[in-house]
Amino acid sequence: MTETASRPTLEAVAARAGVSRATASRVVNGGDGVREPLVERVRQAVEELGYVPNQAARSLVTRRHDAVAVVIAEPETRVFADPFFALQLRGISKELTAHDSQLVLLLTEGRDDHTRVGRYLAGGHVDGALVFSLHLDDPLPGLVQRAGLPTVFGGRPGWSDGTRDAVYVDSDNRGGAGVAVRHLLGLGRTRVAHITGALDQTSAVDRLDGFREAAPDPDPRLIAEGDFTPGGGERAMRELLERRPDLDAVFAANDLTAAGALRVLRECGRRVPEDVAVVGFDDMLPVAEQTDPALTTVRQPIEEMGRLMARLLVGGEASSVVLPTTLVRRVSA
Amino acid sequence: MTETASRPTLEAVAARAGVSRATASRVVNGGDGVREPLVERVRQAVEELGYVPNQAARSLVTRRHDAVAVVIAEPETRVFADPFFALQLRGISKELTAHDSQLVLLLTEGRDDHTRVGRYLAGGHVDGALVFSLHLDDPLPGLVQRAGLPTVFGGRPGWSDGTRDAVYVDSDNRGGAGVAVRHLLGLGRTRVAHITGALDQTSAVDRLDGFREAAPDPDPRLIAEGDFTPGGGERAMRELLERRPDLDAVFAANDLTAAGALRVLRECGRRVPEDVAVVGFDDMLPVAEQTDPALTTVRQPIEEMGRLMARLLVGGEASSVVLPTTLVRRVSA
DNA sequence: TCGGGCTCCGAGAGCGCTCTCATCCGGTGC
DNA sequence: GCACCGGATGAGAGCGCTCTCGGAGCCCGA
Repeated sequence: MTETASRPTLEAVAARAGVSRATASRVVNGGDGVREPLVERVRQAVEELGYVPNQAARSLVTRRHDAVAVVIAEPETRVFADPFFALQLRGISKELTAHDSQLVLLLTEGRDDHTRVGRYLAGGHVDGALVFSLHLDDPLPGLVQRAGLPTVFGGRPGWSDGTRDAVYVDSDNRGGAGVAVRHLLGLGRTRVAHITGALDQTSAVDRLDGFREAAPDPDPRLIAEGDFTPGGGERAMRELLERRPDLDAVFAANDLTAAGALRVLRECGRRVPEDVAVVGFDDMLPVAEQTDPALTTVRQPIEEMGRLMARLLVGGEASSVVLPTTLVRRVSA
Repeated sequence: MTETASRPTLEAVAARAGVSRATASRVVNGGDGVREPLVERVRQAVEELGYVPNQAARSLVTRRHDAVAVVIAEPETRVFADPFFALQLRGISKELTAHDSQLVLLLTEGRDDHTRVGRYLAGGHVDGALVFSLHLDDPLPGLVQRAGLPTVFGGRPGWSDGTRDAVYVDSDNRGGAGVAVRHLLGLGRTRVAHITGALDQTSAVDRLDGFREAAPDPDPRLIAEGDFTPGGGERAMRELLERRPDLDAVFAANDLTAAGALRVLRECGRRVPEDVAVVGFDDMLPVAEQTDPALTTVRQPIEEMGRLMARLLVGGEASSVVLPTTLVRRVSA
């Protein structure tokens, strides 16, 4: 799988255009300070020979790579069950493309992969890293920071070693949760329950905090732990119905969880939204629009988050951003 | 976003170990032909200095990159609505990791992106390419082949210019469709309908062919065009019910389509599977297991396909592979 | 006419690595 | 004891590019 065809070099282009390698290089890199006739000759030579610069040689001297790593820690299969990352990737890709940067994807599973990723990042292949750190105790953030690369995190990283001043992009999980709860209160509900996400992730913790802050009834029996999956939503919903059969609203940590909850509610004969109002989180379209009834949910701008992460990284910004969320009203609440 | 910290070079390692650069290089690359005491000294120097080889310099001379491009043509948003690519990526990533290769992700949207991708591939950044060509008229396959890179396609590419002898990995769409239809026949159904996928994709065409081959009733009114989305499934299902209200089974081109169809069937008061049996395709777990009733479907080994693509590419194999599908029986048929 | 400042171009030195080749060494066979 | 051989090591030549720097040419004012 070695490259065979020997590509034309700058030298060849220069020769054909009758100029020096230096001039050819200048033209290839924008052509400033080269007079028009020469520019034209070089351009033509490039065209004729089908010259494409050798990136390795270029990187060797410029120490730039025009590439950033996207690190996705993915211990569970779950990650791919929702299109969350895919959407973020898309945003990232768009932004990087606009900056002529490439996207190197590093998926990790398990601890040994971490050292591999650490080595790669330290190896100077990329100009920066975008890291999705899913878990509170994840060693990845620390590892990456130690590699000394500019880094932007997707979602607030947990407070492990040295990530305190990390740059990250997150959505306003806490605020969004508050909006969801207040919306339910506005509908006259008073016994609002919450199904959490996987609590080893900051997003789940923040949403829980937001819920607690806004919830009218602090009864801990109104909170059940989920894991961001439909199955988890089902289990938690059953638990809640058993503990507090009088509940009249549920705020689920994400749309998939809400979908599970809806199924259980229907199964138990509770009408949505009449008996129990349900609000999700994410506004994952293929999910939220397809549930029965269609899901009222807190939208976070997922693709935009990806785009922003990339922009912060290549722009060399130094501050985190928390994007606002909005409530999308459908039928379920 | 330029890299600042100046990393130690091989030269430095050699100096510290008291050997020549050549010997240091030998040790770093496996240590063959170097006597034990020296190997040890070099290893230690590497350790102490935290030396990591500069990949750009290495590529410059070896002309290898230990990286492959994954090209995903994604004109529609749809692609990310199902976890199909995510799963394939996962398989690819695993295999590449095992071969110490990196994964460079190129997402394209629209025609201008194609030239960008073509340039990149021709630019000699990667050792090969894995290409997902979604559409029959896609210029991408031809473009890639012209770049002269070893390439493996995900899914049978359409017969455009020069892709006739392309290497690809696909699942047995035609055969799988046949199995689905025969399963329905085995249940005593005689008026089996089909909702196709987006017919500009070979997978949809092949499934349709398989259906036609096995279907008991060749009435064209039993075939409605979908687009692999739940919405498309709904539309097509309504169409079918109107045209042939007597239908007693539906084979949907994928699980998402089936999910849409199920919704319409329920809405129209048809019981599944009693009145109408439904079979999907993919065995996309979060979808197939969560439908009501749970979906009987044709499973294709998605992650395995990704893995295999990567293996064919790095292994330099020359032949395409079509993986078998299996029927997964649940409730809907 | 001449010097000074400009702009434009080319020569050449590296970036950090690999790999060929010459060198050197100890051991062997005669 | 000597030529020989083979394995271990080092010297050095690039890989293809960028970028500094000096020189060449030009236009201007004096």
